[in-house]
Amino acid sequence: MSNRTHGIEEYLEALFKLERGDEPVTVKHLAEELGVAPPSVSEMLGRMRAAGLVEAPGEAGVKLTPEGELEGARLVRRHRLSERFLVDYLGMPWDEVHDEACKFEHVLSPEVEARLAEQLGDPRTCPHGHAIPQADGSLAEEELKPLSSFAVGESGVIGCIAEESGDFLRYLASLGLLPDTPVEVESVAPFGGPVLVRVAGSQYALGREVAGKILVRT
Amino acid sequence: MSNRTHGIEEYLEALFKLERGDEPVTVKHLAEELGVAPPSVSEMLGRMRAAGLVEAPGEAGVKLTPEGELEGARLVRRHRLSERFLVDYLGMPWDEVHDEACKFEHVLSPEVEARLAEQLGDPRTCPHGHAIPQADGSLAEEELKPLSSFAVGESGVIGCIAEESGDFLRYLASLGLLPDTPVEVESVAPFGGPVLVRVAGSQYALGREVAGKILVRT
DNA sequence: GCCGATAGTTAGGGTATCCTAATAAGGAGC
DNA sequence: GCTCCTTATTAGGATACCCTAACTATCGGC
Repeated sequence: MSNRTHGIEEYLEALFKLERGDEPVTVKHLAEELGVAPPSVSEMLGRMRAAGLVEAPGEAGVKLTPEGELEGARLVRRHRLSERFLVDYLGMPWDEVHDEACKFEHVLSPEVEARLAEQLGDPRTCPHGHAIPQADGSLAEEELKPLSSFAVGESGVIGCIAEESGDFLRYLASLGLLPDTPVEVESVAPFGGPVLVRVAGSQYALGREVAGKILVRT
Repeated sequence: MSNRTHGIEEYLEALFKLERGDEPVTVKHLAEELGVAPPSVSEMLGRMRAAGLVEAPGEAGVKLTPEGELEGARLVRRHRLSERFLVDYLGMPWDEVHDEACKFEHVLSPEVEARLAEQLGDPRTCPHGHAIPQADGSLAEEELKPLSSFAVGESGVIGCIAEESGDFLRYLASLGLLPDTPVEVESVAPFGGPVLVRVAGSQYALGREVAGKILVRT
């Protein structure tokens, strides 16, 4: 009965990630995340409800069942392990691995997943700093604040980058804004203007959009 | 226009392998190899002809175009590299890797393929002894004879195993009949009876079927 | 020179996924 | 309280696969 098609897996993963955001998950969000039209999402959610992966429609937006939750976590785990593999073993640049890992996550059997994790030394995070769920689906949530919310003088260490686009990641890397790097906000322009940050002795002005994607540990 | 669906890739790979056999490739062979019904094959071949991957129907059975040939070779390359990776890096047993690799071959981008090959030291063969096509699609053909065709007293070194079933591979491994192992035929029973072989000091009786799947370098 | 076996194709359906266009249902502003 | 905007769903259709059943065509044997 385990009908996990490729399509269903993509929805499971997207749902798992969106549910960890602040807002309730809507059909529209999902459609955008997956790059499909809203009716396609409605239809698929119907199938997933029938399969016991998504809760019956209620108040708080679309929600995975515990079973769906576990499968979503496993998919995210496989995705992030794959990213680590691509960077650590194959030496690929961190800005190229997301799309590759999107394909890998669907073909790793539990056995391969386990061996890969072991071989990589059971990494805790992906190359972009996101925590890797454990094999049992549990995910260590960390307290992170977007750099855009920092006051002048506040500082911290970059935790993760909440954006996958290669261009964006290359830009950050060119400024040295990588996970585990200390940053300090030196000034904040008013009216949504740029944020001035100090990184490894250099100073850069970042747009609010950009700063919002940089999540920092304080 | 590069519409290489998952389905098309499976057909390309199967065709590439069947074309290297002795007989002209028929719709029926393909259907058996892929585990689908003959009409499904006819239909797909129509699509592949439209895409310029398969030659227009002619005398000598189904044939790939040069383009299809190249893509088939690349797929086989990715499959066999994946097998090597699963055995060499992840330490999986050789009898389990075929099915896993069937999934991997569809998700390796040219870049990942290249890095993987390099990281593995550009292996020449898969764990079952089959040659790995080069990145340009060329494949070093080796002169191999099935063990079943050997006369009494003839000997050689196992080249490859022409069968992927886990049970079969486990059986061979239990006898030490692995690629690069020297073997000698000590007697051949008449009327399709067993073949007596000597391997590393031990003697085993193999059915003709089994011996036919063991291809030997002389 | 016809007859049955075999191989291939046509016809007619089914499922999973996608789409666009049209409709329904909810809430925000006047 | 009505209107409009947003969101979700329904309706209708497309595509890439798969299937079974029925038909055609070819080829060896007598």
